Amino acid sequence: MAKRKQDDSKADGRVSLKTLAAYLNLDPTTISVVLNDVPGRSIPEATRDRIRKAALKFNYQPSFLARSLRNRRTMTIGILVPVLADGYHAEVMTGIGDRLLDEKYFYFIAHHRHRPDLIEEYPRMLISRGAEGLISIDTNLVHKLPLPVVAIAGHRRAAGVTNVVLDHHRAAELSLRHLYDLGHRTIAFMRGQPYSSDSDARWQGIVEVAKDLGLAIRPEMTIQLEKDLTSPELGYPVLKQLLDHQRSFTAVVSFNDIAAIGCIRALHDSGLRVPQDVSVVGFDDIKEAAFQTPSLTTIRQPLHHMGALAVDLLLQQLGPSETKGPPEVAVEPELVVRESTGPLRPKTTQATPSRR
Amino acid sequence: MAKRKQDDSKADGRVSLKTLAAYLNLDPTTISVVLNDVPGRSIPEATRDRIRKAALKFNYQPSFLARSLRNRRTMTIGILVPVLADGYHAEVMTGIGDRLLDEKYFYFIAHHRHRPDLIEEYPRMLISRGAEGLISIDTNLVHKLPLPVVAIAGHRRAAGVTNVVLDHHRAAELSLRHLYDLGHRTIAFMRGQPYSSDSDARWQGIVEVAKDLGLAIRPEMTIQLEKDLTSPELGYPVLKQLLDHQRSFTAVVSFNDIAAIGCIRALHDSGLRVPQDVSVVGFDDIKEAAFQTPSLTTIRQPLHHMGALAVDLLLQQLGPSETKGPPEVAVEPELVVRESTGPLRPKTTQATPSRR
DNA sequence: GGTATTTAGACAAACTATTGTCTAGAACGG
DNA sequence: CCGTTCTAGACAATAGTTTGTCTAAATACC
Repeated sequence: MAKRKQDDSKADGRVSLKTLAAYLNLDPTTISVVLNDVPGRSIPEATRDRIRKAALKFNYQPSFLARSLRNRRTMTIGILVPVLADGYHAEVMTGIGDRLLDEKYFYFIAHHRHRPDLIEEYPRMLISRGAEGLISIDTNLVHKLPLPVVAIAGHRRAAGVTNVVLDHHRAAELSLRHLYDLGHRTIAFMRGQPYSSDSDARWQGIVEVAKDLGLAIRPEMTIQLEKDLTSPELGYPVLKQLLDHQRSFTAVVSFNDIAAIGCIRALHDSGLRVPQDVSVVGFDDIKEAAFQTPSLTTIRQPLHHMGALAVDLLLQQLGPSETKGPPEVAVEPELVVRESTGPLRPKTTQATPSRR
Repeated sequence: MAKRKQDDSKADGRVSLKTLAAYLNLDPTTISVVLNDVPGRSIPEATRDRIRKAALKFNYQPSFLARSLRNRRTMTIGILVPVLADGYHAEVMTGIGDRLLDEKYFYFIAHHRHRPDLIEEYPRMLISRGAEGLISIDTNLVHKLPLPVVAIAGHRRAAGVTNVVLDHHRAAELSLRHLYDLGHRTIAFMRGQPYSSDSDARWQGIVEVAKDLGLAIRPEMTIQLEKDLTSPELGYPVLKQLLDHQRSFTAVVSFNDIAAIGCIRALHDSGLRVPQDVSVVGFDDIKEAAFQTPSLTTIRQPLHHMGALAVDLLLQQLGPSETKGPPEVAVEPELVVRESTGPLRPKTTQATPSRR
């Protein structure tokens, strides 16, 4: 008969507009209007003060859910990534996170481990969770999505998707020119896994530049990565296997740093010295690269910057202006010369006296 | 005069219960009831079918926001972490993410970079974003929070906080006993940064076990880390400096793997061989540990497991049962022997012939 | 003093989904 | 045939906020 839940069970802590309204003998509207500084409303300063004091006193926090529901803004974006524990991804995510938190956005992360069903499912879930936009890292989205998407290291051109990519031609130029200038002519190449979205572009760059420099890409000296690993184990066995058949190359262009570390270990275990016998160039410049023995010569990707850039490109499309993003934005690689590359030394004759 | 927005601008894609209701000539209630299989409602199978068909046809997805607002369940938890790009944290986060996504939860990550204002601010923001619980990694929360918290590698006992910690006494036992058995008696120790929440417990374990084994902890051979680095640069200069004054130790117990890598480099640069001259023990067993030259002997923390365990402990408290979590759960470390440790060799006399 | 204008807010609707209560009509029993 | 029970769903309220409209009272103007 009598209404239950009068105000006994109201002790759950949270203060809502209604709570405040009852306390102040005002309408919730008025309070909302004051706290949000809505222009064009005539509320005298005295009342405004009273409201602000009360809000402070009760530590009123508007409900994000209710507000988002009403305003259709969640200040949330979704991030799609293959794995979390990987130097490359983590560095990009740091760039994303830094910028996003600065802009008062929060983000959901979903990692799919290259499982097609999850790549299909997670974007939908992120959207239904209220993500206003998506950033995908090293992930090719399958469907067109009804919201802005920025893809880092994605290469599939799609309507509504902005790709943040490295200038892979330039990257190849930097690494091959470096080896070329050191005198290397017989080079082993490594091609990334088919599912890694950067693999093709990176390979394309190498093919083009090799041609320009007159360097041969020999199938029998080309390694095709297949395994889904984020440890140096990625590069170790494949190079070991290559060394069983081929020893005439004087340099290795690795797909990435983590594989390069494995390569160096493989060379070492096969009795070859880096860089005296074989030079190795990595790719990415992950944190570990500088602290290997020998430290790694590599092509640096501005990973942190790429993350921040992706955020900028995305937020631009979320504002009231409804700007469309460009289909592609390229960032520039940088050659970092360390210890794993050195000048070619005549192999057959050991006559040349050592410089040192 | 006439109502605007009749149904012209309704072309925004999203179908709501209301949309469906209008289409089916039913009340939104009925649809909700059917789609959620609410028991005790009499809706004939024919109608149910009609509803389910329509929902499928229009690809109806209930609004998470509205649902969460009503149900007071957001299926979201917040994660507080110092940095993203760090092997230790990333591995723990993978464990958390794996389990959380399995359980249909999503998570916000906020990284605070040890800034006290952010450590203060982010938990509040996460809560106001609807997080039902928090997991903090290597972060000591300042205030008591009005929701369940699980802290990984946090050590401050607090009401409502469950700590997932390593058994640091056991860890110290494993590493010191290992060195002891190899014959080492003069050991340099490294103590973690004051703000790192594991530092004290880890040190305490070492102090206790050293005493049990009769090993001295000499202040002049103790390094205190201060810098906030996640690269081997953390361990390099400090050990270099120690080597300038002290060379009598035969082993180093590093605070973590990343510093250990720096230590090995410092030893190497000072003309000392690892492990022939000095043995080095790391801590954590991050991915890189196995691929150093020499590979690292270390104390493995079950990082992935700790993340998953934290999720279990948290979700347990979120169910309808309202169980309180235990104040502390300990996990067991494991000794991983690799190449960076070896038996003590007499130093002063080089008489002993090399085994190889 | 009477009308026009401004002030200070209230009120209702909307965002979307869920829960509890209620009713019109059909079916049933005696 | 009349009263009871059951069926199939509608209706209202709720979660917490924001936006648009409206009104009673106060002030201003002539």
